[in-house]
Amino acid sequence: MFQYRVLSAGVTADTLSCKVQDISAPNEATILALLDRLGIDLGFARHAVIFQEKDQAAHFYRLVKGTVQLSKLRINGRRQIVRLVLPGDLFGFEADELRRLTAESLDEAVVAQYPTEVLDQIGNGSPQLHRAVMRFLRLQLFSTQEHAVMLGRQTALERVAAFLHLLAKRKNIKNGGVLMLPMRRRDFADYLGLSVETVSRMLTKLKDAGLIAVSKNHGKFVIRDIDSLEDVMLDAKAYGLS
Amino acid sequence: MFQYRVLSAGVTADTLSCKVQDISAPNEATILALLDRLGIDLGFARHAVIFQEKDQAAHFYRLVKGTVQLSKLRINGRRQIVRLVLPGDLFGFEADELRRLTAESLDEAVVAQYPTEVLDQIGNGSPQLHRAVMRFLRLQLFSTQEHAVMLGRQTALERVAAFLHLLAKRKNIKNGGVLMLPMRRRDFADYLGLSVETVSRMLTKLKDAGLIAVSKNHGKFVIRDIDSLEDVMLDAKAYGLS
DNA sequence: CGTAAGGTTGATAGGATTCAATGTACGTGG
DNA sequence: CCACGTACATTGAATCCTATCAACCTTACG
Repeated sequence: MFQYRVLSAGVTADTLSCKVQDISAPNEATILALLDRLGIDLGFARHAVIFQEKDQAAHFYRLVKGTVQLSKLRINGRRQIVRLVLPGDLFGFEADELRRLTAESLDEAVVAQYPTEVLDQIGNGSPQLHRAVMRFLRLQLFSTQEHAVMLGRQTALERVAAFLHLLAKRKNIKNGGVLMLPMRRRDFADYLGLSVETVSRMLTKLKDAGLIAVSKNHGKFVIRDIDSLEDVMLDAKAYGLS
Repeated sequence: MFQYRVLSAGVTADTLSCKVQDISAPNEATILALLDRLGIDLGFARHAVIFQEKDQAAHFYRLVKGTVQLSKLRINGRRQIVRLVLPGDLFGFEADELRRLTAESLDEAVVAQYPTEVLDQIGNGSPQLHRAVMRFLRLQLFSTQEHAVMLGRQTALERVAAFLHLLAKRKNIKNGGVLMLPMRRRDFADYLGLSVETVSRMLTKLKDAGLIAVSKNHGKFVIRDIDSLEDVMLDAKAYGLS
């Protein structure tokens, strides 16, 4: 459908190794070294489905460029996004045989695809690689737990602040910097467990308080005061906003 | 404090291998075979702290008997339980060097303790073990994601129903069977992201609808209609309860 | 039997959703 | 190039759900 092959010329060892620098955690160079040889690069247009719940899971992926979200759809139509995948992240090997999540691109994305067997090969290979993958899974688990705490115990304003804070930190954005976020309000809301309207209201609240600026042009936020953003995220009431 | 050593006589290979049967997923016999030789059994009284946030993480654990909860405490005092550990489950190796969670026993619990180095040894050993641990982590990740969906997108009644349903399934309880749950309402609430009062109200709602019976004796629930419990969990409104 | 800890129930308030209307950017075709 | 339509965002008003506060009840236990 939207899927197309990328000329492998565009994305190769060079591009990858430069990407490796600005990645938060998961990617040990050791994994990449192995993966570089085995992957196929795929390109996806905006809002394309990379895989879906119930699909057979024969591959896992590494995001090379763009943004991808992993979500779950409930029978009554409600959706929860459980993870935001940023460049350099691995994704798509959380399932057994069948996918339990849906992966969609938020913008134009390039994704490296690997057969799941590679994971087993990693195990057979050096224990270093083994430890790297385990570490990645543990970090993944930890951040999902943090997400759960947010969904269970934070107010709407705290969630929005926490989300912006998280991304600003991960992308290493300082005060005055611009946070590019290709998500629509719908995705925003589904990640935070809120309605679009509430997200909108909380964003204007943060804007009015001078902590962020929202660009007319969708998907751009200016981080004005990241420390206050953190204060709000920890306890909106104590900060004086609610 | 509450912690005391258990005479290893009480809990040995026999007890373990019989436990292995009724466990959902994590425990491949292969892991256990290795672990049996390396662990130390510890006993904990009710509501004892096994480890705490910020503690140094030198060990991981397998629950032999009892129930353990893993939680996170926010600065404003709000708590979210992120996982309920049942007999046979591994826990306590999600952290790097410092604990990111607090582990507490809910009832009298026996826990096998292993040095974290064992994990690395597993990697050096057979790839079978390696795959088993990875599988465990992936399943863990999956169930945390499910938990996140619940916290983000389900109503109070749906959460309570889902929780009872989950445990009934895991402990293989049929209609008429008794679900033993040593949790207090406070823990119940903190797992579901609700207040104690709301949990209480939802339980009476389920009781009035005839789906469960709540024993006077704390911590005992009779599952009356597990299928309806599932219906409520999926969509309380559609089922006619709200 | 009396006290303490935990659970239930009621009344009220508050926060988030829902429904509805308006606003704004963007792309298409006249 | 402007008009118009579509998609998405914002704002307002009303409703609903859950939390909070408070009282009362139950169970466990000395």
